[in-house]
Amino acid sequence: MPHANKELSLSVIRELARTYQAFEQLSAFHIRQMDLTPPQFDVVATLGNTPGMSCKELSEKTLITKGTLTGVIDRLIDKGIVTRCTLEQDRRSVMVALTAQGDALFQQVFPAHLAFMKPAFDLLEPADMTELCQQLARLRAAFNQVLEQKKNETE
Amino acid sequence: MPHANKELSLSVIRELARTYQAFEQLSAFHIRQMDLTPPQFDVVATLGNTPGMSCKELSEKTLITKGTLTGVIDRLIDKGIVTRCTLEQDRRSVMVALTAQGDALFQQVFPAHLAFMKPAFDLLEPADMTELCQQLARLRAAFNQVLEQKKNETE
DNA sequence: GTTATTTTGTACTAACAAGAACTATACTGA
DNA sequence: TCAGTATAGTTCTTGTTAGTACAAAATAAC
Repeated sequence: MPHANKELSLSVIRELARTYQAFEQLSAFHIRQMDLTPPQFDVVATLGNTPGMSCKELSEKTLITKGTLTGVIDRLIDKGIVTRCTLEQDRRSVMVALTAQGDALFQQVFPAHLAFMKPAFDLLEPADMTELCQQLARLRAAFNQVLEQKKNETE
Repeated sequence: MPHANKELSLSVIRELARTYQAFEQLSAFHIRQMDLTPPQFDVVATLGNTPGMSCKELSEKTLITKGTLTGVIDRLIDKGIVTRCTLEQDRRSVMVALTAQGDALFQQVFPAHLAFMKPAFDLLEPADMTELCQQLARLRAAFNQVLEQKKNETE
């Protein structure tokens, strides 16, 4: 097992945070121009080209906690972008889906957002991006592994 | 200039977001046990071992916007961890610094947090971490460059 | 030397975030 | 069957976030 260098660990944390924030800033800049918030865009993008899904499923895909999701969906309903309908087979569940207007919005804003972000990725080599994905996946696995372990210790 | 692959770009975004969230979860899990919130910890860690600094400087180092910082500092003052005092030479500025109690807290929680996170980094090779930092820096530079460009186009 | 501009921080709003408590529904095992 | 448990969503609280508008102070311009 490698011996972790304190400075190096801090560098990784710093770079990860700053890079993520830079992405958020760039992404949010465009999303706001489309009169959506980042979580709202996330929901619309996740529901796009699907018949709809439960809050639970939506929460897992968007990483938005269920409590927050209630409010985000409320606001999207106010805008006429999504609908809620209860399922017959399990009346605890709620099916959330895009309205016709929401689908039209998705067809417009999703490609637009990809096109907006594209210039940033054009600055990078595909091989580097593949490498980066693998490194990030490893780091994420390490975080998740330690989190599980710590949670179990606490119980 | 390389030709960006749509799928690859989406993978990078997804990995970046998920890895950052995994880090946040692990980090926040410990920070909450110490009766702080992540931004509050960030401020305490930044002020530690310094004579204090202005809100502006603190904002730049923590990446917390100045509007948010006002509230975070208010709550830290309520807890007796930091103080605000106006500078004589520039009365627009406010100097924020740790109190004696705040410094004691810093001396305790900062090493504790590093120790808490260490096992995750022990799972990685130092060479990989160095590589990752470089890749992230490149990606961040690309995001920032495009953001500046888009902002100028909008004006 | 007064006016114009910039800088620094705060006040306010709408939205998001995590967690805990709560309601309603569904499942499970004796 | 029915008590106990688990699951799905909502509600509530506290705190963070970005953005805008604002007040006070400092700097620049003339």
